[in-house]
Amino acid sequence: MSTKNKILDAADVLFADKGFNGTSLREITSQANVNLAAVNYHFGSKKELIKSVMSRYMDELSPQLESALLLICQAKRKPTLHEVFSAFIEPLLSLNEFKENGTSTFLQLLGRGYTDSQGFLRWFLTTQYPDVFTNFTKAVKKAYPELSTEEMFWRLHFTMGTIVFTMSSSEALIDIAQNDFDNKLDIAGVIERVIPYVSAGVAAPISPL
Amino acid sequence: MSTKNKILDAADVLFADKGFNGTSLREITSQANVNLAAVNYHFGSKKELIKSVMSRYMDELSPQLESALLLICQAKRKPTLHEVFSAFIEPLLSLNEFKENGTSTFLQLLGRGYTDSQGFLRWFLTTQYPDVFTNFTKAVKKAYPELSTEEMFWRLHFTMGTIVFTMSSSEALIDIAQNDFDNKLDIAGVIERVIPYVSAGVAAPISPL
DNA sequence: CGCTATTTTAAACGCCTGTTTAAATTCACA
DNA sequence: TGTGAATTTAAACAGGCGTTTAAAATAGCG
Repeated sequence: MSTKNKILDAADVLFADKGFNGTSLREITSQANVNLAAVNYHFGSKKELIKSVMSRYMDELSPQLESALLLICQAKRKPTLHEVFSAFIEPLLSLNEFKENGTSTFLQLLGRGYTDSQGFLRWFLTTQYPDVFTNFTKAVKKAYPELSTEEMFWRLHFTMGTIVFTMSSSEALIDIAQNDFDNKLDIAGVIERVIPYVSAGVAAPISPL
Repeated sequence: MSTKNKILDAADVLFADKGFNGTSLREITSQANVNLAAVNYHFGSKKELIKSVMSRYMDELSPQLESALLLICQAKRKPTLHEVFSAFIEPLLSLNEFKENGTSTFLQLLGRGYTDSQGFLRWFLTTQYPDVFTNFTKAVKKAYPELSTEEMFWRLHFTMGTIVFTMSSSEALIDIAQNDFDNKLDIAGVIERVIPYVSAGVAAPISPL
């Protein structure tokens, strides 16, 4: 395997586990059995390495999400919110073929990106992959047209928070759940449980304020 | 004002803004106009300072939450989930009297604690303030007794994610919302909007799986 | 093979981190 | 006012950080 990919794989796992700021290049390179300077040689800087780690996922995910959401938008029938959110399941789980535990790692990274690094990753994603957001918004609007744009803005961000936050600590939560309920559960199981939740949240009746 | 409090106030703001790992003791002490060594003199270590910052909020909040939730648990009438979640509003907003923008700072810190520092803060809160969790669980169970303990476990963590994540980026979100919809909104407004969302999420019908 | 370009390597750079030290200062109380 | 304790201070500590450098090793190709 190439040095570049060895670095990406090691960084991927470590970033997800300890955050971007919390992971040093020395940890990454020693985990990857690679010289320290290799990161700067192949990627230029730590910041560019972070972007590369995220891009590897987004380039795989983005077209799949786009086609799944477009299918909903172009259908004649009015979709349910449950269907809209379910459109994410298959593309997300497909990351596991592309890399072991790819789904959870990606969602963990997403969570890191929101809290670490003061929002530079949010900027990176919304500017580099804007279609995902616009298609998703369209699909939700089709499923729940009575929702005002502003109300939808908030509810989608609530949803983003639910997903990202849950997944970024999914490992710990699954551990707790397994101890307390000895119920075998994996990342797909968590997704199965979170979708009814966010669907109901977005579908909540409009409060009169 | 005492050196100890000057440090706590400065740390409070900086931790919320840049995270625990992202804030150095030198930033804190220079912001507080205090000698660098004062942190280790008064608190012992950075980790203990973090605990002190959180305790200051929790000691104020915990008894208020306890009595509000107990009121619901001991009432004869079955509460709605909306009422259960609303029990948090007043105690949280009361933090603003105790400190300017205390509500948002506290929730930001909570969000930081979940993602920074690999869960040591979660351990600290659940062991030091367990009553909040148990009372909350009881109240929810009273409002929605059909929900299994396991299902509730997950939905409460989803809710925690929604709240914490939203609030930890509430400043940025309020900015965006104000630009896009020129609708004046503050932290209380965000809370008003998130409660119907999480209520509906927790109240979602139990999926057959 | 020999040469060029690519990649790897060890070492050092300057800077920042949390913590500790010991001296200087301030404070409280007899 | 004098004395001992509490606090503040400047300085240094050891160690980690991302990045850079220049030499060494490797690879691809005429």
